[in-house]
Amino acid sequence: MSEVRTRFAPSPTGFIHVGGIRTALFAFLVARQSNGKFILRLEDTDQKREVTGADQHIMKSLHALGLNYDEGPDIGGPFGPYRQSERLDTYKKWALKLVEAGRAYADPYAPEEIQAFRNESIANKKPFLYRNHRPENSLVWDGSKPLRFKSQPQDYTWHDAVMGNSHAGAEAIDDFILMKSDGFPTYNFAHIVDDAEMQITHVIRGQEFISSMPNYLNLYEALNLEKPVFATMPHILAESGNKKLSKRDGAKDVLEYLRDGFLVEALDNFIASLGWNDGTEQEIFSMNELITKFSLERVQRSGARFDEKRLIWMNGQWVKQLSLDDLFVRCSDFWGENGRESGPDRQKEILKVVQERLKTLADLPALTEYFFVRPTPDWSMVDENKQLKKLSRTEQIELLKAAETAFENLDDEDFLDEGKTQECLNSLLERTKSKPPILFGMIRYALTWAPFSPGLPETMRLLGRDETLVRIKAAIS
RNA sequence: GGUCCCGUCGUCUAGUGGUUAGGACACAAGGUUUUCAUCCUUGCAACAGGAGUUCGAUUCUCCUCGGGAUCACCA
Repeated sequence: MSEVRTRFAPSPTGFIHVGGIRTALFAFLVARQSNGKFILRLEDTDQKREVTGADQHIMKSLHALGLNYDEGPDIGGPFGPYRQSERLDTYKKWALKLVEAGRAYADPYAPEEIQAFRNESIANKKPFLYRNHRPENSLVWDGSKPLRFKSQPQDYTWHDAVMGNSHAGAEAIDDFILMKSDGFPTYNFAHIVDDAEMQITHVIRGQEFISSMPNYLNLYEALNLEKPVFATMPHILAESGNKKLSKRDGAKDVLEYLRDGFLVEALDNFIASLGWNDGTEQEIFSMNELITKFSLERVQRSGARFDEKRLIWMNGQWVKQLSLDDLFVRCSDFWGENGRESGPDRQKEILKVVQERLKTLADLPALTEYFFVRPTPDWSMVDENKQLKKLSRTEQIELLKAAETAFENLDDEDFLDEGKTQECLNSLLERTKSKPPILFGMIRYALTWAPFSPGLPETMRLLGRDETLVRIKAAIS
């Protein structure tokens, strides 16, 4: 058995969204799990649609998600070049083979003429097939006209690693264009030639190509090429509606999720879980687990909806698993403007107490800025709290005054001892005859004015005696 | 319209010719952490519909319905 070789073959027409990344991820997993090779090939045969810089962006995205390829446009490899626009001679060579074998011919019609044929078919409610209009005497193909495949229509049954067995009738087969009049090949032709030349063993791609399979099979045979394993991925659906996820419908650049504070691990885990599971109840998979456990056969046949809430949950799971040092490194770009300035020791100290509360790294400023800068009181938070809203403002202030008195009896040293502050809070609870959610909730707001924060003793230790008292006083006045 | 694909809780999904149809997210209610978040427990909630095969269908077959993809000198 030869080495497994899979490829990801995007066209550089923009960024990659999660749908594209999932295809790449699965191809990557298939290669890695059998020590094979994962290849990046850029399908830039449509000059009109090409977007400058998109190739770099694609490569950056793959690396950012840990999907490092073994061969590609920037790193080369034994079967290069890996950019289709640089392989025109290859396509021409294969095209001429087909011409010589009588399996390709120049298309003599102008686009308008073909459109007229098509309109006629539509008017007669018949499917349009170019092959019904094959010219009788063929021109010599000089490259100025499109080159068409001379198909041999027949029924096909084929196996797809994900979809199982599929079947299509001869009417699905037509004389499609191999070479465009601009000298570039079409996707339909180029990908088959390249996959063969690059010795690709598994073609893993999106559902949009499935209806062309009969044509591809017909071409494989005309070219006398061995067929690879085919695997068709179902679509990922947008958050709302039933449309497939697309850039038009607001699909995000995958790099944007990284910028939004999602971890690579969580993103890969989540994307893999969209349409795949290992049959157990495991939800969290590391990349290594994905590599060993993934199988095309267990990929779902139906589309999966992108649910960001689930991604957020998964990210929180991953954040909690990180070591403090690792978390610290990953947070470097996410500190708020005051947190950024403080030193690594202080940052780590604070990270330690907020780690389990972080859902995404982007939550970091909201969760930590109050440690670095005095927050502005926002009484609406108190008024919206279901426990505290029952008290009058005067009663709320009374609680803070009691806390102020109690804290003043502690010294700087006591504040560093969470046991001491805890004790102080306990006796305060008795003295005020207040319930914990009320009293501690009130103090928490006065100290942080944040939606969530660590435990009071921890917060007070990090803030110190003076700052704690200043904030209580500020809330009272 | 032709061709092809798909159809289990709101969402991601497990599963089987006989199950109380399981898990996770979300949501709700309790509990722990004397607050919030985390965590734990519980609850809510699904086999698209109709025939057929069968002692028995969510599972197998057919039809219907629903959703999707594709019908380019785009990929």
